[in-house]
Amino acid sequence: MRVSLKDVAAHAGVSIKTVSNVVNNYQHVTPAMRERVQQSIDALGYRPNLAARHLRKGRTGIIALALPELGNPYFAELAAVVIDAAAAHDYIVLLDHTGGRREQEVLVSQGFRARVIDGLILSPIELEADDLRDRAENVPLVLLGERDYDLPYDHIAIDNVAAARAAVRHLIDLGRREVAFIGARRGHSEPAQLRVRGWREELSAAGLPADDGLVAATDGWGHADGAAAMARILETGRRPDAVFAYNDPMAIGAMRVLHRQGLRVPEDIAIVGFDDVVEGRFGAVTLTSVSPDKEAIGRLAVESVLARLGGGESPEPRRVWADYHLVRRESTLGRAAPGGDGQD
Amino acid sequence: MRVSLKDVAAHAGVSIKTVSNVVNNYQHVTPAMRERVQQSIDALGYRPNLAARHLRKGRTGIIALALPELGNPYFAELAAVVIDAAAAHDYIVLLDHTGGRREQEVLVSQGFRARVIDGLILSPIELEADDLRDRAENVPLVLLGERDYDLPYDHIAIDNVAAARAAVRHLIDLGRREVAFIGARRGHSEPAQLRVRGWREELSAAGLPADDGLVAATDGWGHADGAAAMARILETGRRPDAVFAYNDPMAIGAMRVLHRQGLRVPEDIAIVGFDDVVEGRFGAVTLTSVSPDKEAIGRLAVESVLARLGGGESPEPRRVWADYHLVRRESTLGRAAPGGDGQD
DNA sequence: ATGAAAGCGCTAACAT
DNA sequence: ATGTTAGCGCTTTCAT
Repeated sequence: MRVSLKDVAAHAGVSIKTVSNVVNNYQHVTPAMRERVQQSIDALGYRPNLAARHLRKGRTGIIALALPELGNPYFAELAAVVIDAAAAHDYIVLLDHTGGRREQEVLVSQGFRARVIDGLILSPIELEADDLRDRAENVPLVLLGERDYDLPYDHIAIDNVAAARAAVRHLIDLGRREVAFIGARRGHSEPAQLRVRGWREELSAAGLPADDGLVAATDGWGHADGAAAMARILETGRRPDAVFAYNDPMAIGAMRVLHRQGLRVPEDIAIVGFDDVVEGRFGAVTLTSVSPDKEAIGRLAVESVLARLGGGESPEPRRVWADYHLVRRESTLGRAAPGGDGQD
Repeated sequence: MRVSLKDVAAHAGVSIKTVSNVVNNYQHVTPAMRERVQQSIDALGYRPNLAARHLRKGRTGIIALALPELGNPYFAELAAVVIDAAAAHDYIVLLDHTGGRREQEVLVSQGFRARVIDGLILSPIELEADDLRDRAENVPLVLLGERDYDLPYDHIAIDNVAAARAAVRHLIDLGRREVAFIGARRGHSEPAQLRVRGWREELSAAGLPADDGLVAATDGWGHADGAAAMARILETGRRPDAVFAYNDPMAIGAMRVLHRQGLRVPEDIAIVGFDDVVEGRFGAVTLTSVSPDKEAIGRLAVESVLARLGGGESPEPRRVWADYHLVRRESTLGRAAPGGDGQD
């Protein structure tokens, strides 16, 4: 069987409490005693039983991270950041994915998928504010991403409207006059709404068209969805001179279709993506993209969750804005772009 | 505070045991009683405390998955499969990453990163057999991936030597005569050894060169490493007519360099990757790749771990071979390849 | 500075 | 079919 505190206490000829004191680095232990107990611990190979500790303290040392899908490299990279940030606080990460489906997101938010956690970081897509309003679960919840909720939860995100405007502004500055948007999502909810809004605002401000014929809705947010959306726009006979995509995989899927149809990027059509995934730096044409500060987002999310475990006074729910910047590459600048070997 | 069994029992006017019986779907409970207790459960919003259950039963319902890096889409996609496979057995997944560094892999295998788990699935890169030989930890361990260990643990993998041979065979069949290998890893350990061996065997069998000048070692396995390796080979003045890369990101990085240098794929140099990540289907030139059956690998890994929790007789350690196949695309076949819109 | 004992919430053995 | 109780291993008062 496993070695328990009791076994160590018997072996060292002291009480359970003393062993516990040593294990937990309690202050008032004489060096001699500490030494003696440590020897028994080593001799028996004692390892604390976390389940017992958790039961006693009401903490598990686990936070859950629920993302739409790992297949999207943005989320995979974000997960890596969260794992490291959590580890810095001696926390480990339970990972779940929702497929961006409302039903799964509700289940996760209510704690039905994982009930052993101290806190939850959730990046929702279809989830509605009402789904969270009557949340019975009392583990702290931190929201991530571009949905805009008016709810008493911490929310970490970049300013998606401003970021989208910056992307479109870049295209306009390059002389583009007809900018399509790829990736408005089909269905009731509208996860891409902030980016669509930014796109529309910037075009309108410049006196350029932002009609529905320039917006392609999709079912998902993968390469194939971007390719299909691009193909659909071209089928209508419309020939925009630029495309702003909801994310990088969609932008890359769109570039594939343009390439097949003999259209040149950026000469015929310039493209901007969103998320700055590694893949975008290594295509035949590297991808200009909005680059959110993933590092900060993941770190802030972890810190926000853990801050609410303090017990006492919960701070006011905060909206935290993470940084972002636009990385200019060949899909808008052509071969004049820097970083030709993907090393930017 | 949280609602406990005791609270529910008091509310329903029954004993703790009866509530427990209802919660655990115990057989011998009258429908009337079940109904009554369930009402109290709902009324109070009772949720079982897993820490307590864990302490009592010695099970957590959590398995850990430790991967080299999430940034590699192969591993991200595999993680998704494992999460789903675990969910099918009411298990949830704790995710960790090792960076492929031996030190981290040892820590994980010894359970120092997460001690609340029922089982562990580990995909090692630098880990040596000796590191596992004196493993004190007693939670079941299942190994994943291409290293070849002679150890009493279940190991799920595809036949990497045969898969590499099939990839090189394909290149030879297309008339290529000088096939480079990109991605042999620097350092003591040799995680790519099986793929290098397959490459060497197939070339030798065909009477073609397989000298060291055709092998490019790298420090990592990302796009940038593949690009750097390709650039280094070209700098030597050597002009292979084909490249077999350790994985898809490296292959894509290599293609970027060839493109920059004005070399055409596949006309001048054909390329085969490994892992069949989504990204490979959407480049300007789609990537021929060895496609392991990720679905099977993830599912088998979960089933293997859980099979060892049965308690009683542990089955003999097994080597399980998952399926794979070679997907032929433009990077070897040119524009004649099928699936021009990435939909294969 | 160290010891004794209660109890976290649950399950399982035993009793009724 | 339901109730009683011990105890999983630990932390935490409260004593000494």
